[in-house]
Amino acid sequence: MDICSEKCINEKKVRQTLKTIPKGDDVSRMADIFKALSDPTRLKIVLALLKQEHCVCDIAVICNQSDSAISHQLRVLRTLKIVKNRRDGKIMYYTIDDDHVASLIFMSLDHVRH
Amino acid sequence: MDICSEKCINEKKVRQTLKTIPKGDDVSRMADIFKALSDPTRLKIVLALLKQEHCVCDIAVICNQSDSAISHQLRVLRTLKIVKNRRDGKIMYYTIDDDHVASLIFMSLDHVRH
DNA sequence: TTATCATATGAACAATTGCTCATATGAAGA
DNA sequence: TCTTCATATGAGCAATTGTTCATATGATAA
Repeated sequence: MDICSEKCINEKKVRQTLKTIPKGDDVSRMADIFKALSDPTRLKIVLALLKQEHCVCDIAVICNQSDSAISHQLRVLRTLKIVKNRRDGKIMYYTIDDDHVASLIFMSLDHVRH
Repeated sequence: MDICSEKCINEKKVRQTLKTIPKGDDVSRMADIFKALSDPTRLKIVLALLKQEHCVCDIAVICNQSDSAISHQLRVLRTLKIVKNRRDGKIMYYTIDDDHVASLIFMSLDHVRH
């Protein structure tokens, strides 16, 4: 952790702070969850599934998007283990698969509403 | 709320869920906070400032990025009122300006660590 | 089997993003 | 004043993103 001190840098504070920051791998996984919720369509999908289970075409109506667009986004959320699915004949039902997501969403709602 | 029922759509469930989803404006502002934290560099900046106040070039060292890159990202965070700054001579000190951000971050850390 | 329906997937594309580089600004010191 | 330093900003760009469209898959029914 070799810090050049020819510049204006406060070495001590930098070192203190570096000690408290999670490892790069953790940081990027934290960023991934936030990224999952950073798109309005994906956020709406998660908001809908927090209410109840839905099939792909219901979600498409709720989000006012094509079935294909929703299917692509559901794959993103599935990969991140934020949602899971079960098949019932031709229909795929999706539900939330992550307990922390609800807390994140309620907190951000709180933020938006001051 | 005119829902076409020629398709496989479960109208009742769709209507129920639509009632619970925040208005479009709120959804997009929620998405904006998540987007702010969805980039590893910005997330590291916020993590650093949660520990203590820092100047731009200290943050650059902490994030292992150029001063310019950090300055650009700080502007994004400033615009979203996530951070604020104070000038001390030539040096700009940045701090967190949003109480909810800490909760969001701790929750996502919790998520990452199961 | 064949047809149809619900969903998934790949290619293509425009739009957005995060960085670099060059330059501008604003403060302190000579 | 002029120079230097810390930061800010605009242009340019490669990389990424979210969608559409066409096609594939997998299940049901005829």
